[in-house]
Amino acid sequence: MTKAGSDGTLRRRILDATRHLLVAEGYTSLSMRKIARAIGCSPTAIYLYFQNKDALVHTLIDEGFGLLYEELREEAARHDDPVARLEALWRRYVAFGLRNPEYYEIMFMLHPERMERYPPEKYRRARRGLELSIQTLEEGRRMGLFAIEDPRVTASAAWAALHGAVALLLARRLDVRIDPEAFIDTTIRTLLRGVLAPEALPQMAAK
Amino acid sequence: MTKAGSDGTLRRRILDATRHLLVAEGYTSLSMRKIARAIGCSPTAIYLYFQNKDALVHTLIDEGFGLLYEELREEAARHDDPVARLEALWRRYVAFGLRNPEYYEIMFMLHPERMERYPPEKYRRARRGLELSIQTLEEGRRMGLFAIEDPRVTASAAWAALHGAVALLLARRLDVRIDPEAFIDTTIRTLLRGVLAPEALPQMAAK
DNA sequence: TTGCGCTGGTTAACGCTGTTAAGTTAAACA
DNA sequence: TGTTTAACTTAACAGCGTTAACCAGCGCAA
Repeated sequence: MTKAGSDGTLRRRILDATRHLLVAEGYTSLSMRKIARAIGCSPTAIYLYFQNKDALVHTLIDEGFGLLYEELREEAARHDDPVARLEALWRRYVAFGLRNPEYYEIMFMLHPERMERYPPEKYRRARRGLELSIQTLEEGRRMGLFAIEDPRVTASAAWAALHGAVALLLARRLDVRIDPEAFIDTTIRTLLRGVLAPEALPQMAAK
Repeated sequence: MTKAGSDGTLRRRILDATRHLLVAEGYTSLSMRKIARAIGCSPTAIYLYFQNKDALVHTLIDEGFGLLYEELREEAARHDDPVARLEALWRRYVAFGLRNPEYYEIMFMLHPERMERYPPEKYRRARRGLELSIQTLEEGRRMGLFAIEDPRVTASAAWAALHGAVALLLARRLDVRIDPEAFIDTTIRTLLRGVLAPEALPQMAAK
């Protein structure tokens, strides 16, 4: 008999069940016992495929980074103009976060002490998304479109800003009087104005 | 015999011990039993003064918001020029977060589902800090210094951006090749350029 | 055909968690 | 002196991540 009772390897079923539980009940209520119950195996069976709970979640984090990178890469390929590409990347990042709150939470919102266990080597993979922004900023700067110093620093600052916006929205801590769409728009337009060269600025304001 | 064995009410000693444990070991490892052990009482004694663990933490969150607001209010009073005041408020916010990571974590980084239990009425108090930014933006806009639409939305967007920066730094997820100071500086200068009116812009770049 | 070893699980247990119910001690007061 | 009450403790429940020990069934060599 092959691995796992019903369909697919038990490993795959564990990952699927974990993702579903994450969507349904959030990270804090995720437990090994619940996962096991959901797929009808004993809690300890999970340890045959994952070293511990962290390793299991890290595997899902990897999946999440893969999805995000694919979206960003596809978006980047669609725009030649660095300014348009940068804005598109930023909007896509926010959209991804809001569309995949469960992935986003484990990818970016886990507490520091937990995240330290995430292998640094995997961070490099996670940073590929940022590279797209860095390259775009670099390219635009050479064309005189952006007034920035270090593209890497600017890209990180912008990414952090977007993360703040997504985190605020996901936590539902935005003032109820504020329209989320207007909030996202203001965030992105402010950042864009912040990096655009003065001579490239009026063109954007006209939009 | 009065409340609490040694000095101060037991309630006060619980709060102090919790804050110290938070500093020393972080939120995730905080437990009622540890708090009790630290002050030499039984775990259940805490429930005489706080409804549950959440209520205990919420009390500390309140303390944190009080501290933050005091710092921001003092900072705001020091600057007449709206542009200088805005920048000072933003820098002070980041500095507070980095100087009080344990407060910051429970104030702004707890998971959504936990934060929902935080009474909405207390959020209003927490928002007082944001009001300082809103007023400054409003005032500066009347003087033609800021090119913004809704001060409330812009203030929220900027705050979210700063939160993203602080969260990134506290989680130590910033690329090691990037100097934290440069990162903060870029974040704040980008935001400032993003809200400044074009005619007020060169004045800043000269700084 | 018998018996060994491996694969893929299981059950039982440890020490931890937040929280509740019931019990206890000592002071305050009629 | 007897009773009430405030302040706290002990014992327990259910759930948590994780480990150690065990066991069923299969492939395969003797």
